[in-house]
Amino acid sequence: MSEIERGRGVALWSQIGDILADDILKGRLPQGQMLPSAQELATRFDVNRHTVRRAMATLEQRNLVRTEQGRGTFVQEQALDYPISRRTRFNQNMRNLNVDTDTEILEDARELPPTQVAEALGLGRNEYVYRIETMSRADGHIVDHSTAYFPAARFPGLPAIYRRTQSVTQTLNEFGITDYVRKHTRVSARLPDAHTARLMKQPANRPILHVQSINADPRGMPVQYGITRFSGDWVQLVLMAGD
Amino acid sequence: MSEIERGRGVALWSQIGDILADDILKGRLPQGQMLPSAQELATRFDVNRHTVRRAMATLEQRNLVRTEQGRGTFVQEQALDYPISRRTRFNQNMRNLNVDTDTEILEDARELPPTQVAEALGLGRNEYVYRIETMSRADGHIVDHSTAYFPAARFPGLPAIYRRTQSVTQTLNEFGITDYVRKHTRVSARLPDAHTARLMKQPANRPILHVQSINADPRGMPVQYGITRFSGDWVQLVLMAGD
DNA sequence: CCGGTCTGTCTAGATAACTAGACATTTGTG
DNA sequence: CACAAATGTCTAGTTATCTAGACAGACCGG
Repeated sequence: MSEIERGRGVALWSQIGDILADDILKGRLPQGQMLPSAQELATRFDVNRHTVRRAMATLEQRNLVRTEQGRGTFVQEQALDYPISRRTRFNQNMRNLNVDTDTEILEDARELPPTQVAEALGLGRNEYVYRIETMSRADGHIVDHSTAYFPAARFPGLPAIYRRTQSVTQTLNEFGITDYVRKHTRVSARLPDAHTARLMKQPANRPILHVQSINADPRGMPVQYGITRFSGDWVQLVLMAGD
Repeated sequence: MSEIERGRGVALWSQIGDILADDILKGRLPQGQMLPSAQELATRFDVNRHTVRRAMATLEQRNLVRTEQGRGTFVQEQALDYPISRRTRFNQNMRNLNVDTDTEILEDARELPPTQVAEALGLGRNEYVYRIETMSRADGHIVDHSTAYFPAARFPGLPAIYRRTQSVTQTLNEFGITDYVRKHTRVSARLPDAHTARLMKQPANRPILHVQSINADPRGMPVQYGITRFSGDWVQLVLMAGD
């Protein structure tokens, strides 16, 4: 059973609210079902009934439950308020991360000074980069949110081509790069920043898979640096041996 | 700039700590760089200096910053890159990184019916497996908590050997397996279960890297199925192209 | 070595979060 | 109707969090 912790910097009512919200959103508490009574939950979490009530208030606010005096509190049935996590598997070869997805371009590509990405792309101080932000869906569910950087000097006019082709492979191909390889990939588990959480419509306390990658041309020259943030609930990266 | 919010159920020091931790982990504050002074941060977040100090204390606890009296607070340099390739060996990885490893066997290996792992190891219903639970430290910090399964019929008496050698590579070697390769690796971001969180001494809301792997002998026969839970703060998986 | 700028450590008080208990109101059931 | 079980609403007191201020100790540059 889930536990709560005192003095951790998160109010008890907030922790209890999160646990119950999670139970509801993950489907462990079916729609329409009556929750345990406030007194019962207070006993279970070893907390005062008022604290439970405060948690309930937030759930009611979020339209996750509905309370009826004298009867009880019930899981609010809802069609499409929050995406219920159905836990799909999204198997994709690491090398093909950027292709074959239903992508939406969030921001028109901009030319920027290469601050932190300079090193990754092997660029000097005053060489500019293009940045492209995208978001991909599968089955209508948001799967990832990516930021890709390209050296602007080497690929003049890249954004227009990318907008037309919607594919990294295609775009690079038009610049004569018929092959490129994943130079390396860094994977870490993180909590999303506020911006990403909002974009991906997921709570700030649900982890994401944060993938940094560098693609290089056959001569080993980096051609793309990217950051992809996968929904931790929806995605499992599958790393195949060999390929 | 990131904002904090009062009365949201999360203590101000906790929110400030999260923001700064994020800045550090995402690289917006470069390693070794001095943070703004406590007074400066207090002004920026519109909060008392003591509140900032409390946030700093948690960052120091997590070893993300280092404070030096009279000088300032600095981003602690670290990043334990963990290379994963077809030939991944934990002990060797760590030796290459020049850190003090220390693996502790949590549970004496047991012979178990192969419930969920049967398929992964290509076993039938009534073939037993050994399970070994370990926890590894590097430089005194908990790095991972692993569960490894081996087919018992093929490796009789394996636990004793493992206990002596403390190394998967060595142990398999004594059974005549001089080489093995990573057949596949699954990586996902998760919140730790209660047991893992307690073992790894990390809060339940800090994500971990959950890695499932299968190692196979040169003929492709699975010899080990493992689940490794890496501390998200300390470990970055680095996937190498090629090998 | 002196003054400015940091962190470290106290004390005291204000505000938010939590507890404890009492009692009212609504609902379903025997 | 009487009763049990639920939510709703008070009051009062405790604990955690945050604020305010003062001062000590370490560091650095002039």
